[in-house]
Amino acid sequence: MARSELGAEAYRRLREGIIAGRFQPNERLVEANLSKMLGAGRTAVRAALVRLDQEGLVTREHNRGARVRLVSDQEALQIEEVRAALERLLARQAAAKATAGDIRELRKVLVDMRKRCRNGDAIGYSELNPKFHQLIWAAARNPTAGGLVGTLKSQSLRFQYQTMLRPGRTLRSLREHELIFSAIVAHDPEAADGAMRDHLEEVLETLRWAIGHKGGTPSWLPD
Amino acid sequence: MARSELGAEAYRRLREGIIAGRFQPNERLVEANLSKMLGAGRTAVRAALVRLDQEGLVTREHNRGARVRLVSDQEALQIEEVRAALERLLARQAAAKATAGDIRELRKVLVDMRKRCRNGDAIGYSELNPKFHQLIWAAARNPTAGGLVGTLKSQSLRFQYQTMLRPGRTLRSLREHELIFSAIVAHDPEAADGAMRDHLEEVLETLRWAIGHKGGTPSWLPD
DNA sequence: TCTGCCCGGATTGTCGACATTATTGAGGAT
DNA sequence: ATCCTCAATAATGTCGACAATCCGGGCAGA
Repeated sequence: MARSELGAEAYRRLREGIIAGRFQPNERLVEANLSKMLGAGRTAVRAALVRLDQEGLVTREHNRGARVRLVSDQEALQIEEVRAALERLLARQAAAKATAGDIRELRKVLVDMRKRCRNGDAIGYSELNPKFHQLIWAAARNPTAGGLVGTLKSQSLRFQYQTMLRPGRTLRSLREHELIFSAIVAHDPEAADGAMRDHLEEVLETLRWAIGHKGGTPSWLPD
Repeated sequence: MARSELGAEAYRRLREGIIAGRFQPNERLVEANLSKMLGAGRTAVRAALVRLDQEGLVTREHNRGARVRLVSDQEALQIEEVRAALERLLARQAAAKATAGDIRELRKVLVDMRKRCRNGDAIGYSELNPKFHQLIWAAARNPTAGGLVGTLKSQSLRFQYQTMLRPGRTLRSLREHELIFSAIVAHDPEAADGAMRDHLEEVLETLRWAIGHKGGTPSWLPD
């Protein structure tokens, strides 16, 4: 029966709703409302909120309920810095452990990226971007680091929705991805580390700039 | 009344019990038992278990309850690798942002470490070790990364209890700590990064060796 | 003896109700 | 008009009970 996964279902739906932006940042998440909305008991909703709190997607204050976590600019920068450090590690390990299958998958995504970049399809390109990185995480075979970057990414996903593609940036991004790919193919961990560092340093620099001159919404680049 | 923090209290006590090793790895954590043991209702225990699951201290299977998570050698290695990457980032940021007060605190711990090292008090030295690192985390002013290394450390703490001080290693460890400290004092992020890398690479190498020749309990060095 | 089925105990998943606590707004005193 | 008190309201924290599920032992049949 569906009851066997009611709690997990509530968690998934709530999480998805938050990430998709269906709840405003700092919006109160009243357990009774969510209970009716999700069709699950208050206990299940509560458990979901606890999990999401540990994940950093909501904040809970004692006797004051839960709200959608609002990540400040500073926090967003910290998150990206951590994510960069972890992705460097993952790139390094991917270069060391990647199998022929991993490389084949990566190549497939990369040729798609090339195609869309050539066609000027910046949106399609940025949609392919996470796929590429996820393949690297998979190739690294380090679930610990992989899970962490996953949660970090979900925390900062709200920002990515206001992504702005700077003209010409997408071509450079493609070059950077190709460098990372080359290093992994060559099984050269050091080179993969460096390439990923350069790639993400670009993003970080832009984000730092956007925060410094914080003019309204911090719009930044895709990885 | 104490009831206002009963859930948090249950969580803390349970967590502390697991970290301290009062529960065997892979031991079943029956909610009813813990409920009586901790004097809290089953709901609170449940919430605590959910949090600990997200933290990686226990594993929960649907309809099969919770157990103390057993971290395999491989996972322990992965955890340490991730921790190393994060500590490098924190050392770098600490070097960039450390205040005079931060440095004073660090120096205080370091002179204590020198003293105990000179007296051959290896145990006292290894007790001071976490303090040193925690001060670096504080100086970096990056709660995101700081929290993560905290949870990672708690996951691998079980191993640290079986810590073995290799003779002569403690002196070298002291040297490495002094290098890190120097870099932070000089506000040289690059040097701090490198010093922390060298410091933790030592630990990682030893751990890899211990796992490769896994003779019984993997005993390894303190950071 | 071995295999497969079934049943009973044990444990988790879920729910609604009650106690506790924060918040809000009205009303009165200065 | 401003501030304080305090009661009404809304939401959370907590609990015990019931249903669903899993695990192990016993039993029939080959």
